Amino acid sequence: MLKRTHHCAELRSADVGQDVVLAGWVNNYRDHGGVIFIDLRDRDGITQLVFHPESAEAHEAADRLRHEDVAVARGKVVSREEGMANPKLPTGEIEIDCTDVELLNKAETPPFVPDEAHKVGEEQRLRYRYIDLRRPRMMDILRTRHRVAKIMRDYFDEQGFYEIETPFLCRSTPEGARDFLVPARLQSGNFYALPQSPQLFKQILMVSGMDKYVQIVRCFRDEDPRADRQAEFTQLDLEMSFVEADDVMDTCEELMRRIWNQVLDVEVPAVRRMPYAEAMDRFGSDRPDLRFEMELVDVSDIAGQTEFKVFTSALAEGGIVKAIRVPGGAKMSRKETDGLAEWVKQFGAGGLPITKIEGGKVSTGIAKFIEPVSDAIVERMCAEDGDLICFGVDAKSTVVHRVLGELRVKIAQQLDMIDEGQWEWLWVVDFPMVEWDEGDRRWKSLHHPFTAPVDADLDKLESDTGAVNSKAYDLVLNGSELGGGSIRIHRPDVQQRVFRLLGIDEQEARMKFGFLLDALRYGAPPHGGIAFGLDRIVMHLCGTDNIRDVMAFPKTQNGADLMTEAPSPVDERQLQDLSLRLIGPVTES
RNA sequence: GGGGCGGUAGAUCAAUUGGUUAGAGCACCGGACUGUCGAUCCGGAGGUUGCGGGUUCGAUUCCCGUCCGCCUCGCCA
Repeated sequence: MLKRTHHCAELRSADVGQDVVLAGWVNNYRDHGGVIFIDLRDRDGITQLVFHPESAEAHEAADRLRHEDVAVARGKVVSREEGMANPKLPTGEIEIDCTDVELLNKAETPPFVPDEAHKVGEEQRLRYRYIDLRRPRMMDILRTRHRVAKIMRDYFDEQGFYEIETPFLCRSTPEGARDFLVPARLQSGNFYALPQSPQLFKQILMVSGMDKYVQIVRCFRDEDPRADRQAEFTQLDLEMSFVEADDVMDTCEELMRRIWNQVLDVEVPAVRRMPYAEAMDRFGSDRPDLRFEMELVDVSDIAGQTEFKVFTSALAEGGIVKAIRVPGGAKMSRKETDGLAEWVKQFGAGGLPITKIEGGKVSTGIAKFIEPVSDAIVERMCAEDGDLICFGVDAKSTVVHRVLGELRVKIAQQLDMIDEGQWEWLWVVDFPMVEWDEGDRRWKSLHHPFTAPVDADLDKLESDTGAVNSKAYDLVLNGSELGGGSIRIHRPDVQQRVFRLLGIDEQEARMKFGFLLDALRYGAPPHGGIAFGLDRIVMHLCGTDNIRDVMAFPKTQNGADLMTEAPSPVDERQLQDLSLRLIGPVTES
C-alpha cells in the first residue's frame, strides 16, 4: 500500500511540484471522458485529484471509483490554471496530477451521500452513524468537542487539579432521577446503580485531602430523553477544598472565558449574578435568557380593580396577575395569538388573556374587560402603540411564572427577536435550599441533599425551612443551564439535620449515606464544586439545539441505539447467572 | 403514561373530494464528452406506500390496532 504523506486539507500553492500520496474516501467523481476528477476526502478536508488519459493505468482505475470508495493516490501537486481554482475549498488553488491510484476498499452504494447537499432523516443518520459521521459538519463537531475537553484538561492541570476516576458501579441512592440498575452476579438479588453523577465520591475525595478534583465523566439517568437531554451524558465534574462559592465561580468563569476565546474567538466579560428570586420574578425562570427583554411585570393590583372574572377569581384565591409587553407584537394575527394560548396550556395555564395597544389604549382581546384600567396598564407596562400585552393569571404564582417564562422565550423565537451571535452569561445565586413538593407532601432539595445552607439561615432549618437559602450557583448561558454546583455541607450534624427535614430518617440516612456521614466525622475540609454538561457546552459552541448532534453514538427517544440495536433480549443462561426471571412481556424489535 | 407531527423507490419528497400503469430531482447502472468542482447530455433499472386488520366495486388516501422516528407534558436530587 502506498504510504500517505499528507492529509486532504494540507496542500497549498506553496507545495506545487511536490510528489505526494493522499488517502481517503471518494467524496465525488466527475468523468469527462478524457480527464477525470476525484474529490478525495479525509477527516480534515477535501483535495481534488486529476487523472489524465496519458497515465493509462491510473486513469482506468479512477474511472471505476464511486462514492465512498476508499483509495490512495500518488501524484504531483500542480497549480490550477487561471479561473479553474475552487474558492470553496481551502485546497482549491491546487490539485494532484495522479500517476497511481490504488483502490483499498470498494464501497457498496451508500444509503446516503455524506455531504451537506443531500438531506437525510435522523433515523437513517443514526442507523448508519459510521457514514453520517463522515459529514464535514459532524467531523467539525467532534473536533470541537475534543478541543473543549483538551482545553479543560490543560486548564485544570494548570490550576492544580487532579483528574481522578470514580466508579461506574455504584450504590443506588434515594432522591434524584431513576437509576440504571446493574444486577450483581456475586451477590444475587442485589444491584449496582450507574452514577447519576460522581457527587459522593468527589466529596469523599475532598475528605481524603485530594484538594482539587476534576473529571470528564459519563453520567446516567434513566429518564425520558429530550432534544437537549440523553439518558447517558457527559459532565465536567469538579470539586475544591477550602473554598467559598466565589472561588468556584471564578475558577469556572475563567475556564469558560478560555473556551469561548479559543474556540470561537469570543470574549466573555465578567459574568453578572442574579438571585434566584429575582430571576423568577423578572423572567419567570431560574435560567433566564437575557438576550431579549419582555420582562414579567406584576399587575395584580391593577387587575384587582377590574370586573374581569379571570383576574378577580385568581386573585381571590391568593393568586397573581403578571404581564409581558411584546414590542411590535400587535402585528401577530388572531390565529397566532390563539396558537400561543393553546400552547401555554401545557404549562398549566387556563388560557392566555391578551390585548393590543392602539391609540394609547388597550384594544382587542380582553380590552372590553380592562378598559377602565387601560391607562394604568399602559403606564405600568410602558406600552406603546403596536405592542401586544400577554397576561399570566393563576391562583399559583409558580404557574404564572412558568407560563410567562416559557412564553417570552417562545415569542422571542417566533418574532425573531434573538441575535444568534450574542452571548448572555449569568450566574444564578441565592437558591432556596428546598421546595415543597405538593404531590409527595414533603420538602425536596432544589439542588441535592449535600448543598450547604447559608450560615445565617442555619437557625431556620427546622423552624422556617422554606426560607432557607443555600450556597448554590448555576451558570446560565442564553437561557440554558450549563451547570450548577454548591458549597457542600461538611459538618455531620448539619448533614443529618438536612437529611431529617428531607424526610430521610436516621436509619435510612445511616443505611444509604452512612459512609458519607462517617467521612464527615473524620476530618472533612470545607469544600464545594460544580458540574457542567459537556454536551450542552458543545451544543452552544456548534450552534445546534440537538444533543444527538454532539454525541458520536447517541440514542433515540426510545432509548435505542439504532446502529447496534441495543438494548436487546439476553440468553436465559445470562439471566440465570444473575438470578433473574422476567415477569413482564419482552419488547419485540 | 398523556398530547402533537411524521413513516411512499437506496435516500429526500410529491400524488386533487378514495379512481387509469404511484411520480420528481439526487444516488445507482449503461452510453457520450479532455477542465469539472452539487459537471453536463442521452438512455435504463429500481416500489410489500412501516406492519396487521376493517370499510369499499376500488385505499398511499377513510377507520381501528400496532411498531418505529421526532417535538413536548409528566419525569429529569
